[in-house]
Amino acid sequence: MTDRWALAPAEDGGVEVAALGPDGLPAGPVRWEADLAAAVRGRPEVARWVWRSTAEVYPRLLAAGVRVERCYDIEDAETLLLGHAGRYGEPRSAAAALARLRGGPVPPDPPQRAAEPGSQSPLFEPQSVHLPLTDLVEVYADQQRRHDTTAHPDRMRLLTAAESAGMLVAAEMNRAGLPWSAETHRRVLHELLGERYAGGGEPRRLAELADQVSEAFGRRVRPDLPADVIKAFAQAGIKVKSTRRWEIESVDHPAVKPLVEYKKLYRIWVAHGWSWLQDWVRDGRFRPEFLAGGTVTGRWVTNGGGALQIPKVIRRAVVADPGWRLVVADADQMEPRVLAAISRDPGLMEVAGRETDLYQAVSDRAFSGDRGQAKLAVLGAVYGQTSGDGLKNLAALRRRFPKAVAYVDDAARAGEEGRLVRTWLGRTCPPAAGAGDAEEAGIPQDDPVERPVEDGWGPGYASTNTRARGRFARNFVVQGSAADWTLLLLAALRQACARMSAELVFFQHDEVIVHCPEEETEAVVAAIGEASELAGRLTFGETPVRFPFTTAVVECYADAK
DNA sequence: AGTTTCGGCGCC
DNA sequence: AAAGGGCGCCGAAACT
Repeated sequence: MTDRWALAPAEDGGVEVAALGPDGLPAGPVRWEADLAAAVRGRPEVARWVWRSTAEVYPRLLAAGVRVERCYDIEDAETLLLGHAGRYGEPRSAAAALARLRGGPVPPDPPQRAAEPGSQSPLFEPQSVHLPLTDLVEVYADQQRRHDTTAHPDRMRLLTAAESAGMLVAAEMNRAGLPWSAETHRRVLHELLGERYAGGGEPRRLAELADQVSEAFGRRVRPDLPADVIKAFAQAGIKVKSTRRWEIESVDHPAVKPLVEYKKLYRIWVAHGWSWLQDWVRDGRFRPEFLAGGTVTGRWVTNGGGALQIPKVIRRAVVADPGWRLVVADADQMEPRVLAAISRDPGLMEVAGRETDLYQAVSDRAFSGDRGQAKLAVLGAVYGQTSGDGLKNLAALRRRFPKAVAYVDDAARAGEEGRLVRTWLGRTCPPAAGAGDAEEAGIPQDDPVERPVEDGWGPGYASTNTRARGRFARNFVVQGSAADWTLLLLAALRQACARMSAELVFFQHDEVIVHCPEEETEAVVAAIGEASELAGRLTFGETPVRFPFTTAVVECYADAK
């Protein structure tokens, strides 16, 4: 057996490697070699590298020009397996897993570092959690057995493999960076904000708008200070609770227009302005750090530069290299299609089995052709909307697609009752009570005192936070299963790109960008379709549900929509 | 002075 | 009466 090998960087700068047998333990001697990259490059026959942490190892390999086909990230798998067992808050390092296995004291996880501009930070400090290879594979072999004890072992194995693949994608995207024209960015900033003044103060346009706000109030008001703005409105006889745009816009006062404009531009200035450009763009690329599986739902996060929140106007600066193109691919109505696949609702599967607009088809069946109402209803069901037209629309949706609505209702009830909720592949939502990580991860906790409530769901005893947990769980099964599917999609697309010059440069929940030579765009578009088909089949098994993409071949990201 | 939380808003 | 999920980022405010 030479298909699986384990690898462990040694403290002396070398690396330990060993072929693994069927039981996950070394099938032969553990060898020490001086050069990590050479050890991997010299073994092209290895189908999967087993290592502690992709973030520790793979950037070093990529820096040496070495790519791997597949890997297995032990600490990521530990996180998923602990979660599946309902032990969400326990330390997830390989050292902790080994200690649990051997019954020793379990070390806490090392703290994570915040991202700094221009530097890439591994998830764990590598040196503080080093394990020799023989210890590491002991954890690995145990994890293989633990997969078998899960509700769906095949799915769980697919999940850990898929997320490891996601980590390879993330590391490669971090290395590639997103093509970025600093010159275009500066031009956009100048058009929106006007000239910069010496000393780093507000640019001209913001200063003008601040003056207009002050003039409207009849005194000096700083529009970037909510407390100041609220006070100024109060003095004008208008009570506002906050300075949120939707609240301010309902007020009739001459300060509103310049204030709203100020806030919009201020946001661009502080979050994506000249200092952002200075911090995050080097050599024509924006280099955030993508982190696969950074959230409990499995969605990715980024560290640095707000890469998942690039404002539409700033996307003008994302420009392909000369002779190259951006293939921008957006999954159409991903969440309702995923709901169809996981709930097996016959009506919704039928609708999601076509590649045409899903919301239109839903509205034809349940909302007399009103697409907007249909979309609100579907999203309301997924997000747990409880007010306004949501309840009325939800009733119509429930009549026509009962299994789909029941699926998210069941998840919500499980969440409220503190039971575990899982995605299709087995990623598990932290329970509300007892898990130290749950609160830290943003899961609403129990209120000290539960109080009775009456609402559209009938009378009952449920705290605000209990309800919030229900909504969280409701959304979790859909958003998380969608994340399961996108991992398989990315893995397939990555392999296709590797057969060309194409590079994956951006991923945002349901949207990918591939940067490739002009002559490869057709092949990339085809590869996206094939990857989607494969991901759907691998993730959900035999299902009529289709996952179509809208693709655009452009030189500039802003032209994609 | 340094660190954490808040308010607001960007994206999906 | 209010009642939508997930994130990151910034400066200011609030804390130690």
